[in-house]
Amino acid sequence: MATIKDVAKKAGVGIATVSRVLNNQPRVKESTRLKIQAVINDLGYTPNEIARSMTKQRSGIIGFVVPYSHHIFFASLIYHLENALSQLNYKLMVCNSGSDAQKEIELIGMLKNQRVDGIVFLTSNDVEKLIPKNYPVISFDRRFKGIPYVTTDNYKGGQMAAKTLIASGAKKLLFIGDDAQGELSRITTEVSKRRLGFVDYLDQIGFKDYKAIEYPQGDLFIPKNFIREIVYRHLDYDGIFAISDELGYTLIQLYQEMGKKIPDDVKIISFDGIEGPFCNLGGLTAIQQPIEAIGFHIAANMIAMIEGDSVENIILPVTLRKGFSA
Amino acid sequence: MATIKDVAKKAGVGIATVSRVLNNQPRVKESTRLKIQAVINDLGYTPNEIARSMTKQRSGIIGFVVPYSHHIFFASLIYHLENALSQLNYKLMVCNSGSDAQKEIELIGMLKNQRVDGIVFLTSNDVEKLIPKNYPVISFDRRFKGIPYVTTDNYKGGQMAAKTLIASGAKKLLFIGDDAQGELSRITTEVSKRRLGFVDYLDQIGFKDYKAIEYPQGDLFIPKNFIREIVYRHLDYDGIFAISDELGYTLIQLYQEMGKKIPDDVKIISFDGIEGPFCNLGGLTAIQQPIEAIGFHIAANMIAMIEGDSVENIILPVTLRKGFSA
DNA sequence: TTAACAAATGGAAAGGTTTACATTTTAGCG
DNA sequence: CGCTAAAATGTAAACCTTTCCATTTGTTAA
Repeated sequence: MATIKDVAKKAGVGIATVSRVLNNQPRVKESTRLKIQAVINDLGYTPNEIARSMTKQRSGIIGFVVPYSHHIFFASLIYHLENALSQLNYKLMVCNSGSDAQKEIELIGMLKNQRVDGIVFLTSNDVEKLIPKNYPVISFDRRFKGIPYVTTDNYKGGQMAAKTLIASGAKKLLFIGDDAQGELSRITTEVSKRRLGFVDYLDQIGFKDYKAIEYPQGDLFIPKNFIREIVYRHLDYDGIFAISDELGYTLIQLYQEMGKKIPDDVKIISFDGIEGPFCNLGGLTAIQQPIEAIGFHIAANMIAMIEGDSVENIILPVTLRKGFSA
Repeated sequence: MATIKDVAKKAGVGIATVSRVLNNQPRVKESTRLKIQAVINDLGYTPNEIARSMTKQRSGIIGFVVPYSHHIFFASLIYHLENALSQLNYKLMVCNSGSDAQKEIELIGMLKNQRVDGIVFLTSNDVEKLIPKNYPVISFDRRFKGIPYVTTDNYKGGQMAAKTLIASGAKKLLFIGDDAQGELSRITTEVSKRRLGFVDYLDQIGFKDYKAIEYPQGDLFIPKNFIREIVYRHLDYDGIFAISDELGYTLIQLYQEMGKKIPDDVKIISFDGIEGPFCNLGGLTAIQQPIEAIGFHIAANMIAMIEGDSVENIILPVTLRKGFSA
């Protein structure tokens, strides 16, 4: 491929002048500019971004470590993050950790070697030790000390879920969520606040007849038989708060299999409220996370950090998406 | 950050020797190796992949241009592709085109500038002109002249769909798919072969009572009102072949709203058969694409091309996933 | 002991940019 | 017309590796 040297030689100018033209800098005579541009077109020259990264000490790439990129929530987040970054001329490198601690560590190392300008992560490990001081990093869904985060108001969402179920007439409430394991169990994750908000709200208003149960979380996928078991054991409950859309849809299916009518017999509300191709098919009632906004704010804060600005943590509001199920 | 020079200086050796240690090359005395490794740990040195890319003329990155990365099929494909690439020490850069012709062109240009080692695309434009000769490129779901592709046997899938609906007792068959527009309408895309296979099979066996209709395809999302309209106009049809899982689920929902029983009143079969968190909730009967294998073969062929080997086009088999709906 | 050869190591160029600084050209003005 | 300042342009270093080639060190056998 043609290099800037080839262009300079063919145009009969120095490489600095070509560089100025490429970067739209002033201090180039109009006639020279035109001549150089002509040669550029002629040669089909395009600048080598790797060499640019080399001198600029910037790659223009943001790394994103995620457990499973095809999990519908993450897929949606990745899409919106990529869109937001793309508009700011940044690129996204997506990495799947499979929730594997070792892989997470390797990925962070790989991204550092790759000299990505920043890393967004969503990890089950304490990765903060791996991050050099002052490296632009944003955490989502979990708060590390000293690392800026962007998240949603999971606690408030839990409260809203309780309120909504009661308003729609449920008398006996059940929270079903996944159980944090391993290192995660030591700390309060954002996701676990969904349960806290739910429970706290009910306690506050003196609502006694509720229960919160958790199923073992291996990966992000729903262990359907486990859920079925839970459902059968709680047939008298008529208001269910599912920790995610996936679980919500699974529940709907299970209850329908049993001939229960939703929302007449059982009211169901879930968390995430993802829109898009698949996910609003059932029109589930849900506490909705503003995914597009999350992506936007992660991108904006990340760029700000790269530019050396200090950033605030962001907690985005959730909203109630009214569907048929509660 | 520390550089190889810092390591060399501190270890009292030349940079070439450090480089040999880094790359596990022979010709280094064991004692020197140990000394250098100690300094590397000491300094927390990690090699700069950008500089490596510079000399190696290889970035180790594969670009993937996709219409919408959160479309469930693509999300799944991205996941498996990333996994496959990751095992081969390659990284993935995902780019959304939003099916926008202009954006597609820009993205291909961007990826070329980024000097990605190869590009996978799934585009609605004739992008082959943009690709330099001998640039490693793989097309998915569409066959360009001179560009290797990896795809599934959509035609066969269409035939299987017809066969399956008939076997399950349907008497009046309907294909519903999206209508290729713009540049795409000129050519035969892989997806459009689903209809061809369906229709050809029915013609071959002399089955007369069928119809194939298409709805306008703006983006990848389902225009639900349009589909509802179609359903109301074809209430006498009892066997539906939906071009995608999304459409399949939408149909199930619409029929259920109308009180029709599936599969007693209407049999439905869809294409894709995606597994995972969301997508097998309904247990839809579907012609299933082997997404993991697709990801694997794209990765394998891509690497082969990068290494200079010639590759064969690949058409992967589809299978019938038996669900409740047909 | 030393020649001959193998092993270990270092120096320097190359990869393609950007940019600080130096130099040349141009323009304006007396 | 010549001087000065401004504009335009060019040179070379720097970014961090890898790798070719040259050099040094070590080993073995005569």
